[in-house]
Amino acid sequence: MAKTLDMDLEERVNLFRCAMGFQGISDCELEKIAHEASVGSFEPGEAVFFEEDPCEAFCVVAEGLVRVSIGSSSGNRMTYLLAGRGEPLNLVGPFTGSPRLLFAEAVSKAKVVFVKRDAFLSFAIRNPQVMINVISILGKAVDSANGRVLDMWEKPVEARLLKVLYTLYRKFGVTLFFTSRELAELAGTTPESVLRAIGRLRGLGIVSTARGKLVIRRSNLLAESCENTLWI
Amino acid sequence: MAKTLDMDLEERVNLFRCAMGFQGISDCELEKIAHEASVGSFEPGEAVFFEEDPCEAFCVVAEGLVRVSIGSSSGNRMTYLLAGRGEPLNLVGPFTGSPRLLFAEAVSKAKVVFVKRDAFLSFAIRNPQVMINVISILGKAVDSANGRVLDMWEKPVEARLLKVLYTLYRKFGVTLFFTSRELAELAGTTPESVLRAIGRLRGLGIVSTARGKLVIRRSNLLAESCENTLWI
DNA sequence: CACCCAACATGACGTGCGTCATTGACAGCC
DNA sequence: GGCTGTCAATGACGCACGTCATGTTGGGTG
Repeated sequence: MAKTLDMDLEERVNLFRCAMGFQGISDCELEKIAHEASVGSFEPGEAVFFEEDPCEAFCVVAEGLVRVSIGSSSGNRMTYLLAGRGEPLNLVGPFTGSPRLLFAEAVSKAKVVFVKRDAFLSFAIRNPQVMINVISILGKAVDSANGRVLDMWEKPVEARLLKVLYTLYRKFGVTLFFTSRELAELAGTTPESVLRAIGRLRGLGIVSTARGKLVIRRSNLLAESCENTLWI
Repeated sequence: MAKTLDMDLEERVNLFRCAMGFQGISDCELEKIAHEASVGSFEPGEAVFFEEDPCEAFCVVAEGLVRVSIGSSSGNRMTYLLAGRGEPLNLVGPFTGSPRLLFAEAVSKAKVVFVKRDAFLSFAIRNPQVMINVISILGKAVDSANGRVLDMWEKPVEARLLKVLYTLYRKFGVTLFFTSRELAELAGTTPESVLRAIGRLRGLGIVSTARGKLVIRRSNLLAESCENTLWI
């Protein structure tokens, strides 16, 4: 971690109030957990945690964007989660303590809030609603992952890319700052195939591109071609 | 459901005692939940619940085998879970109540134990350990699904099939009663490709086959070619 | 027994896309 | 300014595998 820095208690409470998984928790409890939290700052490309790391703290993104990915033995990486403000990086680890095969790194300059495992655990047990929320979120993650398996099975690259673009559009708006490599790691394909597909979409006037940047021109066409979005 | 039938309270307690997700629960609590449970019997091919069904009860398999699968709009089905005795069919539904895109059907003659949603929910809130267990199981399910996405991405059909066979071997032993179609729905491919791959494995003396049946001859070779198993 | 359907088995064909290679453009850096 | 590394873009090639088609076998049913 680059450096530990201060963050107003008030500000931390605000973060937890809007954080995913903390709906329905009383202000009093939010303050307690915010009191236990510490904050870290990360430069682009810097790792927040590594695969095989035992989980020692619950992590929520306060600022910036953090990418959580899973790698294979043959060197491919698949992006599992793009976490922005209020999104937790590890929902399971704090409960089990055991490592997951996930790797988290800052995409942009990011601030991450940490709550030590035992503090988070006793907070969760005091507030069963937190655990119910976590279970609900994990359910969505399982469904999304199963959907991705089906997509890899039967959908051609272009359809998978459309779904990725539609998902990113819903999350970040019309201007997307992703390289072909990053899109490939979301769609489960190669940068070349992404570029070819984007070339076709550009020909149809659906997107326009620049170095490291992609602008959605016809979001309605994306929506039509996707029955659902990914959960990332 | 074919018919509701009786099951000894003692027997139900025994089921819950060894059921996945119920580790660390006191006998007293196990008895309470067993008291609330009812039992259904299902013929091979009969549905336990449908996709889009709102979840009304927590379900555990008591006897037989139940297949949980997810289907795509183009008609493909992927097997998500093969649940035997003590394995729950729906871990998320009882907490959220909302439907998941899952379909459950008996493979062999099966008995399934049901606990109504509200009874299960209050049981879980009384016993936070249950929720922690559920979160831990869901974590494994997410990891497994992510691993399957990676496998679909970069592994050829034969490697995926080997992983399926190894997983089934670990769960059911050397003699497997599955058709090529069922294996295809586990490996994410077509029955033809499964048959071709099995043909090669038979040539190598790794498996031998008969109609609807497959025997693992060299399980050590399977183990060597797989670094991990699926979670199904 | 005859009949039928499901599963097994195998060949032929076409193609999507992964791999490799080349070129050009833009950004950062000394 | 020139150098270097990363990304975009596109062509050529090959193969894994999905699709279709055909024939065989085994099990269940009346």
